[in-house]
Amino acid sequence: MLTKRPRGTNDFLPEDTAKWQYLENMLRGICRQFGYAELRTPIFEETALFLRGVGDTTDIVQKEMYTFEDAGGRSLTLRPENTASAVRAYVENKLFAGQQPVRLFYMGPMFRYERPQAGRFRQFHQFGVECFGAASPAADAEVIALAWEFYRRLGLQGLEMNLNSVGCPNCRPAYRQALQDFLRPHLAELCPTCQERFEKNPLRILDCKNPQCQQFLQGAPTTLDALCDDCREHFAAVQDYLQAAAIPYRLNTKLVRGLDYYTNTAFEILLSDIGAQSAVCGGGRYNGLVEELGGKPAPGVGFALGMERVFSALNAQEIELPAAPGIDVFVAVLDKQAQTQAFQLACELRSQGLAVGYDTLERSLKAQLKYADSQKVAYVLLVGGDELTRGSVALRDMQSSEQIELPLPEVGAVLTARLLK
RNA sequence: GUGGAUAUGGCGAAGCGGUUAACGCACCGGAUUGUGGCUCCGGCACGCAUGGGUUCGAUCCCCAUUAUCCACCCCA
Repeated sequence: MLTKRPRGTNDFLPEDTAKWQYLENMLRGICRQFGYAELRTPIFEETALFLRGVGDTTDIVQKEMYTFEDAGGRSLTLRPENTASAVRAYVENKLFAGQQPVRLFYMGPMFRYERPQAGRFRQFHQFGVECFGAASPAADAEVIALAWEFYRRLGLQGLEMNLNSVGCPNCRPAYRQALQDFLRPHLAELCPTCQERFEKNPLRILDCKNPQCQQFLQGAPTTLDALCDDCREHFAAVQDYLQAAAIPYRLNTKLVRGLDYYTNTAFEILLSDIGAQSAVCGGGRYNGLVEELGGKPAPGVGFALGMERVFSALNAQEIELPAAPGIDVFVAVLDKQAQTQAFQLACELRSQGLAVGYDTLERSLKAQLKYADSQKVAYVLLVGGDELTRGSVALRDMQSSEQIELPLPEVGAVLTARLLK
């Protein structure tokens, strides 16, 4: 069907885009305050980047990627997330050679082939930040604080910050072993996916939703129990920072980012009232990722949040965003002979900085005024008739219905002065 | 990939196996040939997602397809 958009995609119409721009501007402002600058990467990348950067055991790679071959025979993939691209850009553009840390943010469309439902689309939009080159817990706290500040400004209620630490290559092997040992007696009783995870990625079993699996996890060792001294210290410091910033959180030992290059801090912000897809933000530290993607080892930490889910949340909590400003003045044409001069006046006023409406349908004066009224315009200029032969136009105040005659050369100045009030 | 629900004009929403498919909103035009918001009048469905079938006859019954919504999986 030619008039049907692809499944799982959305058209954002003017009334929507006004709200998007408002949020985007808010995010840009926060980023500026935190010292984060925008990074723009391609919408598609070499498929191999995501295989490595996202991880080939993830659902994203296994079943959700939009992969295609271009005319040159390259395998490309529409980005399912932006962290891998950011790391690639950091390495490729040698940002590691400059001043560290490198603080970046991005926003834009991501693509995942999934069945759409509330809060989930095939093309969706993420805002995210990545901080490269800083291993300190202050960097973890900084990105978390940035995300939190956004939700705070929006006035959203009931957000739940979940926090965990998944350790590092020093302490994780022992934990992994301990978890496997703990679960091994029940291996046959775990759900099929968890049985697969058992060898490849046992940490992922922790956040399995299957009640059966959860039952066998009762009393299982946690990553927090197994942290090495460095990781323990790091995690304690992150929490100190969060407390200092008055950011509430709860420890969730089941929260994992299952891949090897994720280290230390993992966090997720949940909101229950936006449907089953309740995660509005997720992130963490990935000290192994830069190296995994072929760069010199460098620490990194970041998060991504889903814009559509933010809108769902605003909607659920009936939080209204300010409407986009309309036009300042509407230029109405009284008679055909005045059309050209009216058009000229509209253009002149625009060049003076005013937002000017003008009828391009050659409708009756009545219809023009009706339209101006529907647009909630404060002033209408009536061009034509006797006034125009005298070199002036009528300025109508739509609120009070008062009308005055103004010489053409004075129109801009008078309007500007009135609109400033 | 699996399951459930739904599918009538721009939007919301009635409707019945059988003459012209309610109504509301929006939109367009008009109501002393230069003026809006209220009121009044008028206009506005290639015909009820698409394709089959049942029937003398279907928008209303059946099947398939597609789409949308929701849920599972998973994630933003």
